Formats: sequence, C-alpha cells, structure tokens
Amino acid sequence: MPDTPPQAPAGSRPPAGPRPTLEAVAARAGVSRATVSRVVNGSTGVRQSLADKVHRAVEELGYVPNHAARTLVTRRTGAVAVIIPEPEVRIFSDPFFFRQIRGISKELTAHDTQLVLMLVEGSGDFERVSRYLAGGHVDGALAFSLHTEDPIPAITRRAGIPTVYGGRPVWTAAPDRQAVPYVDADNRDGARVAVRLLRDLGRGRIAHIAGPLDQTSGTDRLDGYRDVLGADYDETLVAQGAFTPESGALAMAELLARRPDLDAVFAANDLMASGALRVLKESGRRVPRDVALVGFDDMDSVAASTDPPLTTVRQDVEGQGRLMARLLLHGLDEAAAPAGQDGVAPLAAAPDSDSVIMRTTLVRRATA
Amino acid sequence: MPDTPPQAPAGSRPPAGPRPTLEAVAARAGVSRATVSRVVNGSTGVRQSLADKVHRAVEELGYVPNHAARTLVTRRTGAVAVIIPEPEVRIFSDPFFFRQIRGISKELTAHDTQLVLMLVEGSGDFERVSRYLAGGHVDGALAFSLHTEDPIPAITRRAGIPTVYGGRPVWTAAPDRQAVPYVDADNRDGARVAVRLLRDLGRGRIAHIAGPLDQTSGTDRLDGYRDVLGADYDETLVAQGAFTPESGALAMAELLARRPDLDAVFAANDLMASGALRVLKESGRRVPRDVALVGFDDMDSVAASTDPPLTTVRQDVEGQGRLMARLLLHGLDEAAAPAGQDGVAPLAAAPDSDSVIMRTTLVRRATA
DNA sequence: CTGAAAGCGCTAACAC
DNA sequence: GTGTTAGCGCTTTCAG
Repeated sequence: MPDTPPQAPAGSRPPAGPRPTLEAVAARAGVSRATVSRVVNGSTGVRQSLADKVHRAVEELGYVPNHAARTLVTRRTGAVAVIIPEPEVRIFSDPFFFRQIRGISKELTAHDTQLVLMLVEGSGDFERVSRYLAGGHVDGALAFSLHTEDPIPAITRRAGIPTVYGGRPVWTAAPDRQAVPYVDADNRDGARVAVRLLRDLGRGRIAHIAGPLDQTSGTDRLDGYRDVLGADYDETLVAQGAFTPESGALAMAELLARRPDLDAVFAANDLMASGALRVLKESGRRVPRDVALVGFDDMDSVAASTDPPLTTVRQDVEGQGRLMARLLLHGLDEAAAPAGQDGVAPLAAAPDSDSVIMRTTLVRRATA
Repeated sequence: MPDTPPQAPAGSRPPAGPRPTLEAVAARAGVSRATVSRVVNGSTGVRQSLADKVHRAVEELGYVPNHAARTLVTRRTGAVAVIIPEPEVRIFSDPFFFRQIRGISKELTAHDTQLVLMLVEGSGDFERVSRYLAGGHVDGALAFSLHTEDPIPAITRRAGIPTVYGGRPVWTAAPDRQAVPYVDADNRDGARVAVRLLRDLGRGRIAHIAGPLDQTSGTDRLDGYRDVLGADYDETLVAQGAFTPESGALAMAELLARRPDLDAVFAANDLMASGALRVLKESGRRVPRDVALVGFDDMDSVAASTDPPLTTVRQDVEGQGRLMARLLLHGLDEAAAPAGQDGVAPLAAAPDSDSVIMRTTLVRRATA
C-alpha cells in the first residue's frame, strides 16, 4: 500500500482510520484475495509459506473480517436470538432466567455465536419480533415460557427460523402436537421423588402447593404428585399458588384451614415453599417434626438460607441453557452440512423429536 | 430442523423459498431498485402513486430488507452491545441488572436497535470481546460495573466503539481522568438525604454499613455519610460489607459489639440493610424505636417486605438503563449527522462531559 | 495449490 | 422525481 497517511502515529498499534480489507492484506502479503480468504477461514489447502505471509500481514494490519460482507455471501449471521416474554414477573424475582441465559451465553460463546436478547413486552411487540426474525438477522432462536396461546412458535416457523424452546411448551400436549424441540427438567419425575421421600418418611397426609396450571412446570409437578399418591389422591390436600412466596403462604394458610391434620407438604417451587414455611411456623407447627416440607428448584438464594434449610429437588438451570444452545447450534450445523457425528455429547437422552428432558436430583437439607 | 414437506401449504402467506430482493420488488412494481429503496427507507421525494405501487409489491412479496447488505453499504449495524462482567455475583441475587437491561431494551427497541448481550467471563474473554467489537458487529456499547483495572474502556476505545457506562467508573476520579460518558444515581446526595433524616429524627450515634470500596456506589455513599456527619464522623461507627445480606448481618454484629450504644444505621444498600435488620432484632433491639435504619436502592423484592418495611433511598434503575441507551444512541446519531437538536428530552441535567447523574428519592416506610 | 472473476442485496451519487 | 451505475468486502466456483 503506497499511500500511508503523512504522519504515521508512533505506537505499534495498527493504524486507526478505515479498517483494512481483505484486499489490503492480499496486497501486503503478495497474494490474491482468495488466498487470504482461505487462510483466514482456516482452509487446509494453502502452502505453509504463503499462509505464514498472510498471517503476518493480518497481524501487521490488524485485519478483522467484515461481518456484514461475510454474512451477505454466506447467509450465516453467527447470531442467535433469545426471546423472553417480558410480562413474566418471575424474571425479576427469580435468578432463574439469568442462570439459564448464562448457560446459553457460555455455549454460544464457545461456538463464536452472538446472543441477541429480545425482551418481548406485549402483543404489539410481536410484529417487531416477527419482522426481526424474518430480516435474517439471526440464524436461529431460543424461546422461553410459552403459554397456551403464545404466538412465538407461529412466528418463528413462518420466518423459517429454527427454534429451541426452554421448558416444555403447553401445546405439545395438544392433539395436533407439533414436534418442537425443547429442553426441560424432568418435572414429573422430580415431583415423584419428592413425594416418595415424604411418603417413605411415614407421612400419610401429604399436601401439595401447586404452581400455575397454565405452565407445564406447574402441571407436570402436580402430575408427579398424583402419580405417587395414586388412589390416595385427595383434592382437599391440594392448593394452588403462583410460584411466589406470598402465593405459597396463602396456599399454606388455606390448606391448614382445610386440613389441619396434614403432616407434609410438597411445594412446586422453593419460593412458594419459603412462604409456606413461614406460615407453618407461625401456626406453631415444627418443621420437619410436625410437618415435613419439600420444595423444587434448589434455588440457591432461597433453599439454603431458610430456617431450617429446605429439602428440595434440584434442577440444573444453567445446564438447560447450555443444552438449548447446543441443540440449536447442532441443528444449524446439520442444516448447513447434513452429515452425522459432530462430537457434541448429549447431556441426556432424547425421548422424542429433538427434545431433551434433564434429570433432577433430590437435595436433602433439614425440612424433610 | 425438519424441512417443510413437499406439499406447499395453501395459506395466502408469501411464498416461502428464497427471500425476495429489492430487485424483485422493483420488477413487480415496475420501477427501479433505487425507487424501491427510497420508498422502503421513507425518503420523501417519491410520487405518491409510485410509492403506493411499491408498497403493494412489498406487501405481496413479503419483502424484508436484507440486513447484511444494508450494513455493508451504510456501515451501520443497528445493534448495540451490552457488556456485563460475569464475576459480579450480584447479577444472580439482584434484580438490579435485569431491570437496567429492561430499561436499555425498551429504549433500544424504540429506536429499532438490537441488543447484543455479552457476558464476560474472565480475563481470557477480553480478547473475544475485543475482536467482536473490532469486527464491526455493533455501532456502540453499553458497559457495567467497572472496577479499577477494568480493560473494557481501553478495548472499546481502541475498537473505536462509542460506549456509555452504567455507574460512575472508578477511574473518573483519577488524575488523568478520561471523560467517559456514564449514567449513575446521585449516590452521594442520596446518602446525605438518608443520614440527614436520621439526624433530624434526633439520632446522635448514626452508624454506616458501607459497600465495597472498589466501587463508586460504595465510596460515594460513604462520602455522603461523611458529608453530613462532618466533624462528628467517627470511624468506630463504620463497618464494611459487600452488598449482600450476610455481609450486612456481619457488619451489624461488628458494629453492635463495638458500639452497643448506636441508635441508627444507614446501610449502603437494601440487601445489607435486611441482614442488619435481622441482627438488630436478634439482639433484642426494636426497630425503629431503639435503632432507626435506612437502606438504599428501594429494591422492591426486599425493602417492602422486611418486617418492619424498610425506609430507603430509591434510585430509578430502569430509568438509568433507558438513559444509557438514549445517550449512546444520541451520540451515534450525532456522529452520523453532526447537527444539533433531536428532540430527546434529557431526564436530568448533565454535570460535565456527556454524563448524567440521576436524582434519588427518599422512600419512608417504617424503619426510620 | 493459487488466482481471476462473478456476484451476495443494497444504497448513494450522479445523470436524465 | 426517477433510473443508471458503481461499488460496500467477502466467498466461491472455475480455470490454470
């Protein structure tokens, strides 16, 4: 490159001005653009001596490939959207989402893929999401917390954007069940394990504080409870909450009023368990002596710091996030090169479609 | 991703295949590409009749502009990076970050700009961030929680990426103070208001549980405390915490041991205040009768639900997020079109450079 | 193994 | 006002 600006800045750092292009690197290395491109993209078939020259030129010029140009020709953006329905108040009280995002972030980062966060406010926002996804800004999407009438699946499908869901979407139970890939904890089995523990502890009147029934995490845990109770299932021992401490307290009070004889409680999550625990203690009952209690999630900021510490069912939220990303990325690679093996070890078995249900583990502390 | 089966779905939705290009729209509307481009980009100088035709063609074809192609020529990505240092454990316990991100998201969305989330894990990650920012993927960046030796500023500067910081960076107090734009709450003044309240309540031995002193939110609040105490400032009445409930409890116990006669406490945040409150009650003291207590943040999940509810200093976290985004976007527009007014109403006054300090408000509940 | 050439889809001068 | 014409920086056949 003959035209260097008059006074070159002294520092050894690459020149500031306009970023160098492939062209510039090629000129400097004395090769063609094609060769530089090959080297930069790690192609094998290039003589070592040339490759070295190119690398040096890249270094000296501080060359960084232009993303837009690359995307324009490859049709790959190297970015993934993470769609979160805002109304979910949980976002703010729960470290849940952030942990899941953390897992997603780690996995994406490891694959040099960017995370585009989309907080979806209200119904008016769906048009925006739709446009965005259709705009080819991202290669795929990760979505959360789908309720019955969630428009996201339709949007991603129409936009032709591969999508993996977090948590089993409710509609998978519907007659025309669309086989969407999702990652979830084995809520039903986790609940079974919790209730079995209570039963094996000799408790005969095990109550359940259920989560919202428009979410599969709520219904699946209730189903697990019923599985174990079997014929002994008794409606008067079930109350509903909303996954918040307050709702747990309310539900507990209700249960106590209805069935003062209950001797155990399985709460559908730790937050509700903490509310229940408070009410239990206020009612003069001793935990676990009089009433044993088990939660769900093993949310670190809650479960370990209640008094007494909560026995609960742990789910690996961060792992779920990682897996969601892995599943998506895997699918994307497959679409590009429809071959087999790629070395990604599945974290768990896939029951059907491409979904993964992750094992839960019982964490025994002091409430049961 | 399972391909769509052979049989094309009947719906009136636009053809699936390859996405239509400007060219296609132009052909369909019987105009040139340039005209379509003008219409799509809302240019004024186009005859109405033509514009209508174009709009119709766009509609019929389901045309969506190709982002990469546009970026390639405009040099604008329409995306902003949000950089968060992962080690911050606060992320998981505090709704803080999510609220700030929520504010950022809202503002960006309103300006059709995307949010690229970068969780920075450790030192090894900085190279990645550096490469990413240099890669021209984003137009600007928003960064958080800078500690003394944070490399982010150097990285963004070198990459030439305009950046706005969340919270006053510590180095702004250094001799060679770089004038970086940031948004922060008026921590010092907020602290003054809190301590003045305590003093006006007649308390004579006001203690302070300080936050970490490597963060300006910690030091600024301590400074505010000292401002009010003036000559009465007494080191034995100050203990340090780490913005967590546990550290607040520890600090409180320490203070109580040292100065059993204290009659008020100003904690540098609500989380620490909650820990302190517990210890205070356990020590048999009545709040606020024996010891008055004021927190900071007005973190909804904490302040309103302590017993008794916490008097605290509120900062508008979501507003700070919005403002950060607004400042950045404003700067970007300016760079593009270096003119004046653009109708963005500042939420508060700018003291120097382009930074904004936001007012705090005292929220009186029951602890003082 | 390497280079030349043809675009990817769009915007922005510049003519008409 | 509207069309024509160059590229933006990169990958990728296709020759050699």
